[in-house]
Amino acid sequence: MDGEKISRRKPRSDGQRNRQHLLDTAKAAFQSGETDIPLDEVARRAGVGIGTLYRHFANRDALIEAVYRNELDRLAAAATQLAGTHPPVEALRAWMLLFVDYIAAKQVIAPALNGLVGGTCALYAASAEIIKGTIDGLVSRAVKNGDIRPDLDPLDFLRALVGVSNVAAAPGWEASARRLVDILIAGSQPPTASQSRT
Amino acid sequence: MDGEKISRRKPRSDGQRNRQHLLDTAKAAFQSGETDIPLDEVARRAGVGIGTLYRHFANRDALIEAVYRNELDRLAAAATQLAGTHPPVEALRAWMLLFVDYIAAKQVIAPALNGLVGGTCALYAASAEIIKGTIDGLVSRAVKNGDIRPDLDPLDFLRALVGVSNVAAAPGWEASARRLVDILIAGSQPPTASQSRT
DNA sequence: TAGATATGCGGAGGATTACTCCGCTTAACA
DNA sequence: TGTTAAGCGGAGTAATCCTCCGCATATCTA
Repeated sequence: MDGEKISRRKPRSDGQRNRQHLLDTAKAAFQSGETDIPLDEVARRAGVGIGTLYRHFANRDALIEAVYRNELDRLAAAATQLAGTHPPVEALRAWMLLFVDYIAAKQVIAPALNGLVGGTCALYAASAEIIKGTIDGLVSRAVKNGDIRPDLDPLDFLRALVGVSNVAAAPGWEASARRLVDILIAGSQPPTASQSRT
Repeated sequence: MDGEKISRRKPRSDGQRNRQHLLDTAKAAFQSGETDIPLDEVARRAGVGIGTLYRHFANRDALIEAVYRNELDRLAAAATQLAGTHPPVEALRAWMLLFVDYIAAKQVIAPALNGLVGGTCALYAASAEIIKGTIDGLVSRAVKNGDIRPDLDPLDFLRALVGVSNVAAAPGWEASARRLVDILIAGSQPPTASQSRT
């Protein structure tokens, strides 16, 4: 059923180059706040025709997704690296802070994550499992180590981070985001010495 | 400079009625997920012409804002009431949970709050101060009572709630939101018996 | 009640944007 | 170097936002 078209030829070099130009142009535009830039304009800035844009990306959403996919994958890769070099709860904390830094540098991620955790729209569906698996691995390792209460859904952390990233435009947001990371970790510790609610 | 036009006549009854019809129609559409419904369609469903819609609401954003304004104001009113009947930290907690319930019932609020805390777009600016004042009052009362660390920005809580509300579409989001409220409160307590992070 | 008039209604239509289609160009292969 | 198909470009179509202006009617005055 899954008719995979096997191409005998190597993909054309100019095609790949144009595709990359389009991605770079769109990413730059989104980062600078031009989120609803006309696609004609994206094509023009990338130095290609509008037809070429639509050849590579079926519609606006497909282009946006392609831009965000790459960023999310890099974030997931960082988590794997952190998990190998830090104790569990530190890895979790470090990744969440990295998350914040990442958003600080490139505010492109927020909508992607929103769609990711929301899960309703088919957009970003491909990366969803990767990121979910990432946070799941970090949290479950911290739980096994006794640093985090076991009754928490790892997705809770992701949801909180998504929230932070969604308000990235506010002036003092970055400090706020760092505080929230610590609050989340502090509030998720098992009730050893302190008294938890109820 | 602020040339306020003083109208001698009472506003026409049909005008007010049509405006309300438009608001109700738009609200219903947004709640049912038709967020990018054409405005022509909104006007049609409301039984008025497109010109009438634009007479009452300058553009799409103005219509959306008008829909959300009312919801936010009601939320702020609830906080005032809670503050008068509950001890500080309980009032904060109750309001945050009410927030969650409110979103559960009507998922209309999320984008409004996003714009509110983000602050960049002029949208929702009018309600921003109201909600900010609301959370500020709740948190500062809890701080004075010694339930919450004093080094937290009240907006942090708002930002976290906005995050929760932005992912309201996911299946298990409601339980997650409640857990997050408790995590936030637990993580915000002053370090009395337990040891806080650095 | 009837006339005057400003407030409000309605929808045609201009401008903008998303997306399609198809003939031409050019990189990959023999 | 010739063949071939992958890829390019932009004119054109459809959908949507928003404006404009003549017509209708609710409110006010007498």
